[in-house]
Amino acid sequence: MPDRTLETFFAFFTEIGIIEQLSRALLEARLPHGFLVSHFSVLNHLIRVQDGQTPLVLARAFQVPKTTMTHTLAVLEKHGLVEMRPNPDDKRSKRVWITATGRAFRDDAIAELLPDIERLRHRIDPAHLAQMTPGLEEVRVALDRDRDDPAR
Amino acid sequence: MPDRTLETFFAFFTEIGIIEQLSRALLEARLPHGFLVSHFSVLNHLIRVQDGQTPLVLARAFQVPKTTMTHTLAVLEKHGLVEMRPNPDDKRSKRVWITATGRAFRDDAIAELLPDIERLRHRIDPAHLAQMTPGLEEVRVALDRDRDDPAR
DNA sequence: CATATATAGTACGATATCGCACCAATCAAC
DNA sequence: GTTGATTGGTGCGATATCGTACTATATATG
Repeated sequence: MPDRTLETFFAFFTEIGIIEQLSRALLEARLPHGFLVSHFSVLNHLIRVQDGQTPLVLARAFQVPKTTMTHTLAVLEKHGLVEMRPNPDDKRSKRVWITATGRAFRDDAIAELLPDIERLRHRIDPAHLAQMTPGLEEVRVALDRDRDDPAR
Repeated sequence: MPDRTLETFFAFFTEIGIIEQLSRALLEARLPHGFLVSHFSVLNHLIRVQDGQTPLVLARAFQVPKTTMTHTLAVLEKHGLVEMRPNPDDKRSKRVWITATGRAFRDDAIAELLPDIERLRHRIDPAHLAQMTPGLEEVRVALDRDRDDPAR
């Protein structure tokens, strides 16, 4: 491996980690008291990707143990933000559906972020972000594929 | 605010969040059993930025409550990876120093990542990462400044 | 179809993270 | 200097996250 490859990867992921921490704090500050980014993220995923998925599929998507997802979904269900229905194709499993309340919760959270975005757009050029996003997408897809099949 | 600004920010930070989850899982899998990325990150920060900082400064750097940092540092100290010494300038506070063992722990963890990097460099062009990193740095710095002084 | 193995989900205990309340030291105002 | 407000750190209880072990169902093998 060329000498600088490790440093290159490490520097990249260090920046990713710090930005994630800072942006997570921004979002969490806007969520209703008691809710965490983990709750929001699951709702967002159910909308962004697809609802009706099983808890295990969600756990894999978020790289968390299935016990963690069981717990997160239980909280969301307790608040009526998702519905768990039996999976007719497999009696062991369930399917997770986002409710109208859940959609509203997610949309409200995003709306609450508007003042932050309004402030940040003076410091960070949106065009700059838009320019970087496809590159990040490629990295995300590559990491996803690597996780699914580390051998290849 | 132009219509697409919110979407642009949201898409960017969504990718950041997913990449962070995936890379965190890669690192955590290589850490000695029982250690988490939070432990590694503090050690890395003490080396990357500077050691001898106070727990509160570290807590702010990581955007975590000071109680969390107290706990993390206690674990690191219990394992001899950091040393807490009184701060002569302020008798309320302490200063955190990384030990030789702590440096070795961090270096070992990075070395353990080499097989992952070797695998990933076939999926992700290091030059591509290197090209994006300065842009990410700018975003990180902007978020940092915003946190320190949201008004300006 | 009987049995072995694999998979989906949960129960439970351990550690991590967090918010609140508190103490000690420092700083600010006078 | 005295007093009030602020700051650095910790104790404690609540929730989050995680690993291990378990049950129920599904799949594979003969």
